[in-house]
Amino acid sequence: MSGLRERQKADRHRRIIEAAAALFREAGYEGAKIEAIATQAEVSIGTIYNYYQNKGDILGAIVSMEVNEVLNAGRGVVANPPANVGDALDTLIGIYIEHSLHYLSKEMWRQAMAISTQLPDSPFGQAYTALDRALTEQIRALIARLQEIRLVRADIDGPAVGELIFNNMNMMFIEFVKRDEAKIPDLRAAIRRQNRILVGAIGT
Amino acid sequence: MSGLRERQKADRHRRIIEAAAALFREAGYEGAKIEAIATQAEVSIGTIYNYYQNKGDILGAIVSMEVNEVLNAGRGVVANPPANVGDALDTLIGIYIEHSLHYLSKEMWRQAMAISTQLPDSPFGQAYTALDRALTEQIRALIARLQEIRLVRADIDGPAVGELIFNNMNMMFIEFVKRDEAKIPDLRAAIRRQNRILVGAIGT
DNA sequence: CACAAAAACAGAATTGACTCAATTTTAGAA
DNA sequence: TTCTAAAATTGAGTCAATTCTGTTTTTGTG
Repeated sequence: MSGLRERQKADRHRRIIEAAAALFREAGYEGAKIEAIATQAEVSIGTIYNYYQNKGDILGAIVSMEVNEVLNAGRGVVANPPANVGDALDTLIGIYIEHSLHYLSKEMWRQAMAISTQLPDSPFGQAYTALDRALTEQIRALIARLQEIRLVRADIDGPAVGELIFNNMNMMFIEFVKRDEAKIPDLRAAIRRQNRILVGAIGT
Repeated sequence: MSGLRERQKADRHRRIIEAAAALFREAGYEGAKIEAIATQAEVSIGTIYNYYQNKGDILGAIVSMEVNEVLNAGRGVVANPPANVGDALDTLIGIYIEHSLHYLSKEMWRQAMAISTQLPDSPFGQAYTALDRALTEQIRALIARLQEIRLVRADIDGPAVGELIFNNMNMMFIEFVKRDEAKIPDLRAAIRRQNRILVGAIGT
């Protein structure tokens, strides 16, 4: 399964992603022309379209890497959460937010979000929805964990709370990436303030 | 101030919007070519771009009308809310959701949302953000009203609750328009389930 | 009523994402 | 090794949004 063809394919995938990531950062998503990506990756335009259905899917591949890293980092918190509800939520959400601008600029996030709503059935659109769902599930898992250790009341509708927290955080994050001057600490503080209401409602 | 030029301008605006609205509905946003809109509105392509910066702004004008109607309808609920917190929220949110597909198809909503995150500084992007804020303020006004009539505890952080409710609703609405088969009653039920947690936390 | 400046219009030209038919490369059978 | 079919690559061509430049219309003034 590791013939010449397979290796070349993997190599081209990597070269395209690397070229695109560099150009997206330098010139922005719109500014990064497919022709430039092709030249830098040393493939032809047609080859890019053989690997990715459209320009958005290239960005999608980068977003997926970022979010998967975030999900991984979040596992630790779910397994071993801080000993009170507010801190547990803040820690998990903090990981999401602090990680978010590692590989992706705000402009790249804006484009990624836009494409995912514009073309929800494209490969990237579906992948993005799946990532959102995975993040929701992780927050739900945290709530469930907190219920196990009696920090959250057992009679609380955990899945609904988890979704509510994710939706609010996600919307706040969308507004955050829409304003270039918005700062991470302010975003976190605003979300904490909102979550405080829920923490009061669900905590033991 | 009402010379020939002014009248012609207003008339052309109207014709462009009407042509665009019809074509967006018939052919979808992507399917409605600028050339076709120009022909149907009996102006040239150049004139369209004299009136609107880009295709998205035309859609934006239509979205603005829709949301402004919704805001208007919401005022009645805020002035005279049902006598319990859950119903009050459900009624206001119900108005938003039930109205939402009057003039705009899901596909048009998807495009509008996408453009507003993609180009937050374009005329439409800014207008859309302002509309979101107006909706948030209306929900906050409802909470404030409910605090006045003692249905919501006075020590609750009203603005934070309002934003939390709006953000959650908006995110649910985004997911709703992303799936063509999603149904309004299911959307409303899901939001009610989420709000129930908050209602428990803030009600007297 | 003429006329000059300002505003608006028209549509051909440009630009860039994406397609597709022709060509090249690879895998694997004989 | 040689040959053939399948897979992959290529880049010129297509299509539609947007720009640009010359032309026309409107306005206000003498």
